[in-house]
Amino acid sequence: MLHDPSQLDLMFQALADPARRQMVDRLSRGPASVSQLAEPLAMSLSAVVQHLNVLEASGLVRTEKLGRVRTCQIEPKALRAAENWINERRLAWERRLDRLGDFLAETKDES
Amino acid sequence: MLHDPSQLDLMFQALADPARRQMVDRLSRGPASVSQLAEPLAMSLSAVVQHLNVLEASGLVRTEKLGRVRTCQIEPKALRAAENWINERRLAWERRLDRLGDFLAETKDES
DNA sequence: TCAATAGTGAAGTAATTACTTCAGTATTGC
DNA sequence: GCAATACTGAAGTAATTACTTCACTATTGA
Repeated sequence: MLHDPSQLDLMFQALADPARRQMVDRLSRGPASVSQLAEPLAMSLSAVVQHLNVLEASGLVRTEKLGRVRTCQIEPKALRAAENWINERRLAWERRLDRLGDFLAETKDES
Repeated sequence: MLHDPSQLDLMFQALADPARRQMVDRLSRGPASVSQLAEPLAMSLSAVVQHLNVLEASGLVRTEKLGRVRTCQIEPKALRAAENWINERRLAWERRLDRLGDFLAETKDES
C-alpha cells in the first residue's frame, strides 16, 4: 500500500463508510450545512467534519463557506464516474455471456 | 468504527483498492484462476489471495475450486447493487434540480 | 459588546489494512 | 512414488482509519 491514490480509490473508499453514505444520501435530497449533516449521526461534530473532508477530497461532495455556515452539495459528475466504472465492467461481463450464448446456439444448429 | 459491516460497506471497500479493481476488470473479460489474476500484479500470491478473499466476502466475486485450481467469476448481481446505490442518489439529485428548474421557470412566467 | 452558534484543528487510541515471508497441504502427471 | 503446480495459512510490520475530547477561531444577532 504505497499507492498515491487515484480518484476512483478515493471515491469508493469514501462510499465504503455507512456514515458517509448517509451523508451522501442526505445531500442527494438537497444541499445541507455541516450541522444538518451531523444531526442524524451518533458521533461528534469533529468526526462528521472528518468524514466530510474525506467526501470532499474524493470529489463526491463540494462545499462552500458563507459566513459561518459551510454548505455542502453533491457533485454528480463524480458520482457518475464511480457508477460508470462499475457499469462498464458489468456490461463487459454480460456482453461476454451473450456472445457465449450465441456461440452455443450456433454450434447446436450445426450439430 | 464498531459497525458490523453491511454488504454495501464490503463492496465499496473492495472496489476502493486498485489491485482489486484490476482483478474485477480482468474477471469482467471472463473467468480466471488465482494465478492468472496474480500474473499482472506486482505482489506475492499470498497478497493476491487475500485481496481475492476480500472480493469474495463482498459478494462481487464467486470462486469454485476444482482439483487444485480455484476459478473466479464476477457476480453481476452484486456489481449491480453497488451501481444502483450510486445511481439512485444521483437520480434523486438530478430530479431535484429539474423540479427547481421548473419552479424557477414558473415563477418567472408569473412575474 | 457579548453570548450563542458554526465550524476547525490537534492529539491520542484502538482497530483494521495491505502487504511481506515462510512453511504448509492438496492435486496432477510422469 | 515423486516432483512440480496451485494454492492456503499464520505471523509480523508499517501505515491508515474512525473515532474521541478539548481547546480554539470566526460569525451573527440581540
